[in-house]
Amino acid sequence: MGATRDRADRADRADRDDRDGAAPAASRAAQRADEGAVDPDSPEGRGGAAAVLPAGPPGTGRPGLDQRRILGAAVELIDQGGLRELTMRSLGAHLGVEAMALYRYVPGRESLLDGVVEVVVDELYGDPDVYLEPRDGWQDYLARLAHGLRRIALAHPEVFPLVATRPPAAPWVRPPLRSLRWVESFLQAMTRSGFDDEAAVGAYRAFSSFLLGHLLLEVSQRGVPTGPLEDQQGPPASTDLSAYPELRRLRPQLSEDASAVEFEESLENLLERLERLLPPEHGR
Amino acid sequence: MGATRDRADRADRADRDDRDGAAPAASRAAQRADEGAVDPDSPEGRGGAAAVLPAGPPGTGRPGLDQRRILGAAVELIDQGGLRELTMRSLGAHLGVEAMALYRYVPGRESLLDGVVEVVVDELYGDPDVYLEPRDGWQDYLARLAHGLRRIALAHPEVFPLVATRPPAAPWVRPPLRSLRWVESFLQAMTRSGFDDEAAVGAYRAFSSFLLGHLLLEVSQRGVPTGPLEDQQGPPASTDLSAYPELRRLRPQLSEDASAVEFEESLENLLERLERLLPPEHGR
DNA sequence: ACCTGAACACCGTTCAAGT
DNA sequence: ACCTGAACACCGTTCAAGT
Repeated sequence: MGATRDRADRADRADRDDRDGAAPAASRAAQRADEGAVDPDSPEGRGGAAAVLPAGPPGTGRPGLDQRRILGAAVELIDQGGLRELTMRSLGAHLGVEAMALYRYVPGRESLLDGVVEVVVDELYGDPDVYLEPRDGWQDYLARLAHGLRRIALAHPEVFPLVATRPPAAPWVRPPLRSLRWVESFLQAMTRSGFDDEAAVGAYRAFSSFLLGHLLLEVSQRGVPTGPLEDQQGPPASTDLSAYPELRRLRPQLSEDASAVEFEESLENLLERLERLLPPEHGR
Repeated sequence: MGATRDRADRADRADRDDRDGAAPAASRAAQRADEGAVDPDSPEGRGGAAAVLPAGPPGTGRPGLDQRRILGAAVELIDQGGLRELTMRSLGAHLGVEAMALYRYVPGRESLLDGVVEVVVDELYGDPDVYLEPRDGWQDYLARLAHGLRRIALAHPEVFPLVATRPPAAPWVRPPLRSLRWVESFLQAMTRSGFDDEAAVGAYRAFSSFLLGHLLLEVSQRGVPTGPLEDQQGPPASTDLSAYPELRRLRPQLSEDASAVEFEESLENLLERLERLLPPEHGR
């Protein structure tokens, strides 16, 4: 059970990230993209933003417009002000350009949002804790993947609903993984570990559903009125719970943010459940 | 284990609903609302659309504008054409009125969407399979709740992303339940069954996360290109999977829609997991 | 090759005016 | 009391024109 200890370590790291503001996380992401951490020469370039968006002209120095720069700015704007603030015009202004200039690099707002989702999910490639071949067994690999996606969700809480709800391009790329390469990597890890086809696919589905539910819930919990220490004037000013005795009684527990430990526990439970799908000779 | 049989029966029913078009489901929902199935005189009227939206004038016969009629029409429009099609102007036109007339009954588009979410989730009150007091134990109750929500999600696939992602009003109403009354009912069922406070709250969180993940995934799977039997011209025309051998090999399994049985299995697993939270004297 | 001005169709929303 | 016309500010998007 050495893998369990590792998972706990990574949980700690995720918790530290919890208290990051969105801004530093965003700039860290932008930095990664600038460093080319997105691994440009991977299988056919598919999986990069170029898969969704047409190619756009090659990079022309720094201040020149650029598809990567546009998508990065879009992520920044959403991180700061939510999806509502992201407008073709505001995005142009943010880049020192008129809105119409963007249409040279992006077919329209919808594709822009697809690109935003792709860029954010692709941050997984830049996560050194995730982006290495499955070594210490599938459980360790899945746990690293899950924590990586959780860090992304917490770093971009305003983007994650997009990651969760944009209609997937095909039935075999499900949110929140949403990447052919990661799905391939996931399936390889499972089949190589002894899962048969059906079990591998089932594991992929269970994993996706677990992450989607947990992360969306966690992200939606942030930004709710009774947050840290906002306007504390008069009585809690919250809704009248007099008709709901159980709710009123359990309100403190319900308001607690237990998402971090719950994530660990549910993940652990999922991994145990998946282990039971292994044919007997592969038990660890 | 008698409850397991009941759950399987309800699963059959959900499967029948699976193949409904969106339109009949929508009209069935509207019918329910017209019949006043939303239970008007419940604790303080809270939980009804009036909780989110200001009261609006009392009902004035049929063709007169009305908050309930507006929300129902909005749900219909989203069911038919997706969120994009729902516009204050199109909604007005659908009701035979100019857009500006709506502002007498609805503060704005955002509140309208809140009301849409509320109306759809409140269909649970009209589901005779769900809306009865916990009788046959908490497992049966939770299973009925889960299946009821699944039916709602499948009946309104275009609305469900809203149910999943609209920021909740308080930390103790989580998607997809989103209703003080149902949360109260949930917590009562659990504590009365012997769960202590912490376990009841944990169960509520696990239940929410499970439903959110599963239903959102299932709903997003619908409306994906490789659906039933759309334009079948030339080769599958799908993305080039040559660089992803495992994906290509498992594509048939990945495209299968196993959501119904997976829902049952995961639900079963969740219930078993929750049972372990019971103090020993309450084991069934 | 790259960006912009001007324009179009369409939004949400306000408010004085109609009946 | 209830609805509408007209208007405003702001969208996404197109395209001919500028440099």
